[in-house]
Amino acid sequence: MSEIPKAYEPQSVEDKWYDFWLKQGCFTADPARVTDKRPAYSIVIPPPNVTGMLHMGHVLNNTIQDILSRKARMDGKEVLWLPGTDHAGIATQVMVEKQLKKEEKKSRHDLGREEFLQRVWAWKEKHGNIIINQLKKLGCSCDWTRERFTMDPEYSRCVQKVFVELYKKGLIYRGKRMVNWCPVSQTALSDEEVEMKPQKGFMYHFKVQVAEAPDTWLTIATTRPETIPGDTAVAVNPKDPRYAHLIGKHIVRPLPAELPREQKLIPIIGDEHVDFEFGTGVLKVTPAHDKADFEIGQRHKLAIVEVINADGSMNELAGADLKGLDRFKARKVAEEKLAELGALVETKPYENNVGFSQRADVPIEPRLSEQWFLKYPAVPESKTCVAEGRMKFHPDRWAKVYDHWLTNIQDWCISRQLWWGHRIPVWRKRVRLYERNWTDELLRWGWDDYVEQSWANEPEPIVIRVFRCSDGSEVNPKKDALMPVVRETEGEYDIFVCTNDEQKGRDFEKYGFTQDPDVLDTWFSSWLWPFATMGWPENTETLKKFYPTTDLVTGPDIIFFWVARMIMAGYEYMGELPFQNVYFTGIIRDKQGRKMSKTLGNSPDPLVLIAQYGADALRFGTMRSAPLGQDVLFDEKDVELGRNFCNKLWNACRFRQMVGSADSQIQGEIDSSLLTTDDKWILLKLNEAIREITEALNSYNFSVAVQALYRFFWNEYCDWYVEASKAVLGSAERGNRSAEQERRAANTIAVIDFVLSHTLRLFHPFLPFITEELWHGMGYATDMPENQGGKTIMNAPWPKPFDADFCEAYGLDETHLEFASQKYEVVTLGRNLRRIGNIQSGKKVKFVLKPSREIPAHDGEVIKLLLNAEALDFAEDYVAKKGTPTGHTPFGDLYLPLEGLMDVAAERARLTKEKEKIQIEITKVEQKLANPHFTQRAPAEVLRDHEQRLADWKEKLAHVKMALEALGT
RNA sequence: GGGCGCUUAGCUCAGUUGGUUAGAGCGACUCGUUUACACCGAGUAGGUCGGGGGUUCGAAUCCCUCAGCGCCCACCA
Repeated sequence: MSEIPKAYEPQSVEDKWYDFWLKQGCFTADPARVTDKRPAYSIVIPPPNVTGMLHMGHVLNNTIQDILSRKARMDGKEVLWLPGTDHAGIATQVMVEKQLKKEEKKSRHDLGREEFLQRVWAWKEKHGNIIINQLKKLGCSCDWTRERFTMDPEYSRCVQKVFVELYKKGLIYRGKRMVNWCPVSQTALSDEEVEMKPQKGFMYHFKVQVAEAPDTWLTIATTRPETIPGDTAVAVNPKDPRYAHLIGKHIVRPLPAELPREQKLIPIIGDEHVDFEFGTGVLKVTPAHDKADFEIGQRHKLAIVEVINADGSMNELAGADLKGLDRFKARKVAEEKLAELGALVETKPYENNVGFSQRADVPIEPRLSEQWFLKYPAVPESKTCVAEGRMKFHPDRWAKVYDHWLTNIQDWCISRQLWWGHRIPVWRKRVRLYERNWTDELLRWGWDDYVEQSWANEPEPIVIRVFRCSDGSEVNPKKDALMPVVRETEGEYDIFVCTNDEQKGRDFEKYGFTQDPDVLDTWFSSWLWPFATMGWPENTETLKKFYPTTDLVTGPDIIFFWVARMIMAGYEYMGELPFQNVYFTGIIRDKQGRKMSKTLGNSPDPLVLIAQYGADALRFGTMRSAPLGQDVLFDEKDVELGRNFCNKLWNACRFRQMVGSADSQIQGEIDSSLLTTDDKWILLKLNEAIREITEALNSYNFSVAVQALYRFFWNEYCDWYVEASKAVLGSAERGNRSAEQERRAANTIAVIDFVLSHTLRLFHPFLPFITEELWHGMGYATDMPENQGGKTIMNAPWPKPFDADFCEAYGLDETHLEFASQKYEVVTLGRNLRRIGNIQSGKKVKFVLKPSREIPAHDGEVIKLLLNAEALDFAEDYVAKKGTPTGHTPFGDLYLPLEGLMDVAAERARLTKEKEKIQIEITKVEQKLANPHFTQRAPAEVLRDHEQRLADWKEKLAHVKMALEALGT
């Protein structure tokens, strides 16, 4: 490291060390190495979408995981950070469909399922690695040998297995239900994928005639007049005196206009759900297109009339006027139609919450459709683990949010009408059966094998379910029956069989069964992530040693999607919690507090930032501004700060190389007899920093840790210690030092090496690249055993606070902190005097100190150097000329004698201001001490403090008064 | 409609169980190229801790209340 560049150049350094780490297998976790003395530490990455590009959210999230992983390695743990990607059903499919449309003007249906899926796989092969490589650029120390993808064959088998098991338990069922339908993606969504947004729209009031009482008209309020043709009742609250008497009568539905009156009669029903304060107190009921209305419909056995198609357009039942129109267009036309009919009473602007498809950003259409649902397994532990502290949330307020969701949990719609994903392992055949025993029927199909072997013998029975097609009801006598015996005389039935055995699936197809075309919700695979990535259901070594994982780092936006479900799956399948701690990051926003988005263009590309400032700088800047659990207002300035910081670190090491011996050998042991007060001070400060940073990391306060590092290194080490050390190092030209000076210089360098080698280790989790470069460049690696930092700083032990023996050996006790800070106080005062005297920073001047205590020669040298003074004279009986700038310090009075350069008026103003400040403080303390309530009730300690304070203030006041007098008139 | 969080210097935030003169970084301003670093150094200015009330010898800190901002949950047509 003889020719060290003046500024740190990250690019080549980063690639060099990342390659080194990979080649040396530094990130690879070995379960065999886990012992009592070497405990396991594990994290599974929240798998980014294969379609993904690294954004600032990833940077925040993965930097935290990397810090945790690297710190754990330095703590001597066997670390597994397990990476991978998520197939992200909708997002990926939509992306490939778009590309197909753009490049070949084809839809996925033009290609067919097989061909389309091949295209998606091809796309995945080509682009799926992008985000992985980006994570590598950031320095993530993931065990890439274990990289997983949620559609890997082994992973898919886990998903199928879980599905089949839940199916067997009866927790997965098929049902015709109201679901959240996205008309753009044309698939069902789970409740979690729906986002409520306030929408400006209109409230339409229209009137309808009561058929049995032609003079009576009811006014109905609605935001969706286009659904009127689907209305099959009008509901009022039975307790509502205005309308209760009309229950049982009918109204004439105005639309579709062309229908004869008798076909438009719908009943007035009474239902408690109707709020008579709201609107007009009369509710139109559209069971096919509204969740609440559907439930009313169920209660009153109303007909369900669908008027909207899957793509959001109106169908023929909506009437000639609306048919074929988009639902929003239809809304306007329906309004016009009502107006034409004279039914429209008024239209007024109205704002309400509308559910939006998170993915496609269009309003959800509540739609009745057949889907697969999961009733979550009842796992009591998942409810109690957080409340009872077995699993910790950071910050812990998320525990309440989690708990609330769990208590209001709804069944999960897990089927998606997509092609990209895990296909549902269920086959169906529609049959007509007459008085036939099911067993006979199946035997007739030649399924003897299954009947004889599989069905009769655990553990791989195939569950058969039979549903009546007319109403969808299940007709198995017992859910658990493997050999359902159903004797029905006629009707159509759907037989469902569920298996994760591919061979059996193919066999079913031979007998006319077809596999369900739908795929599973992506999250139905993600919720298995912590153990499916570790080889489950085999009881692998990895699983044995690394499950449950230690920490999970994720955004609070997926607490329900992912975290909560993983907890349930963890308990259900592993019988144990999936992770011990969950750290919820904040959301990254721009510096104005807006969410980052592509449309706003306020989302910086992390790779551009890395190219510009370096990965360490990006990590440092991000972590510095990310307090625990709060949103992060990102500002490129922070990355710049990170770069500056790396540069400071670089140059501090460069300084060490320049003052050290030419062969840049690291110095030997510290000789405690030669330690200066500055040496002791910085060692004590280092000790403080070690405590503080370790404590902050243990409590996940990353920004606190970074700020402590910043303060320690920049202020305490560079600004004070390094500058002070020049008094020893620069006392003579190098090579021209006396033997004594040489010994002292060598000892100072030994202290510098001690501090730097500790500092680099404290920085390593945050700044992996530059610390590795300097660790080797400074020669600290050669000093360590191979597996303790000799090979890489990654495995160097994390610094521990000094023990009592160490402190005693080096004479480190708190009194040195005070002495050195008093010395630095003299320096600060001296620098102030320079300003008062209008002395330019560069100019050498003479200072005089009237000492109030003995000041060792070394410390006098340091003060002189830090003041950039020509000389620092000690004079017990110094009498200053009038107008000499002066100030009082614990070391005595400091003077800056000069000739007529001082701005006397300015100095008088300064001193007067200070005097006033002191007097205010004295008054405050005196008043307090004069208050008998205070003196009687305050603890003795506090009382003593106040008395001491008063004495200190009075002394200061005396000195300021003297200084003012010395200024003359 | 419920629940949670936030409000401290121009900006972003610290401030432990109440107890010295409420801190830091950035920004602003002044001075400075003294061979580690101008991606730097030295220094200066800037706050009645959102408003009001209470508890206490003592409140940025605890309690009540009001206001503003943000997030989550909820079937008000």
